[in-house]
Amino acid sequence: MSEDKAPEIVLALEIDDPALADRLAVLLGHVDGLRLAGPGEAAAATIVARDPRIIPDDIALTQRELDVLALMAEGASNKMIARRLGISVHTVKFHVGSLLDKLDATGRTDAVAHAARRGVIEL
Amino acid sequence: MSEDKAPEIVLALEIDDPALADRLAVLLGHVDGLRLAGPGEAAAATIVARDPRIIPDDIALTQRELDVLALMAEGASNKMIARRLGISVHTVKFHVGSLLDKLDATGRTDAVAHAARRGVIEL
DNA sequence: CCCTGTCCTGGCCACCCGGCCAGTTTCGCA
DNA sequence: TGCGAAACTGGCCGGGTGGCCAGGACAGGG
Repeated sequence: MSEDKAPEIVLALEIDDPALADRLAVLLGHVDGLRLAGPGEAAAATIVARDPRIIPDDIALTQRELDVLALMAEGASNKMIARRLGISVHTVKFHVGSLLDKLDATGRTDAVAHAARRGVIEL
Repeated sequence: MSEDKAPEIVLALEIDDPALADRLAVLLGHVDGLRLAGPGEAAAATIVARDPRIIPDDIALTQRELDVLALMAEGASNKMIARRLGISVHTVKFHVGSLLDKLDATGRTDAVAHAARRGVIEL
């Protein structure tokens, strides 16, 4: 393989948080094969991070509910979720019920759609 | 759990080009202080690269399938979809079956998630 | 003309889902 | 120390879901 082809990946940064932007710039600056884009330069990919303060969209979901929600978004059935998390199907259904209630959804499909719309999960 | 002064930065990848995604994953995997997000995990930042040439990844869906898909994304049951479209529940299930097949999904929730990921529908 | 694709409908059936009831433990907070 | 929240488990059951079978109507292209 020839290394002279396109060894460098150009990355652009669109980070609201200055501290995060700085840390990322420092970390990525050491990586061979990576380069940060200059002003106006076209990049192969862009690192984006919205300011957390702009997204106060926190529906109060517990950690376990987030686990279940993530697996639901993967299309997993209650049985699969139970197996993956090492808990019983009943417990999964319990968490799903809480999710439906908190997300104001009528079913698991609706719950995933609502969560994605509100930015709780990333599809 | 060890509590370091500088916590890991969780990065998510949204790269259309598999080759680019792979190179980035390999490069970033070796960086101290960086970690790639798992499925559905909230990330501090997201690396985005949308390849316009790959976006026309039009899965050949018929108009009726798009109708059903849109209502599925609203969380509607087969019965509701049937009533809304003025067709029978059996026909809805037929279209849902085609959707599951074309979208390579295991269920209606997975189908909606896949469709949203591929940009077929907008949540 | 026939053949293909889309759309539509019906029945049957195993399984899954969501809601209801009940209980346990652990943990943090007032 | 009591009390609530979170996590977990069980049974039960009506209705929803998805896979399978079958069929018909209708338009467009070889």
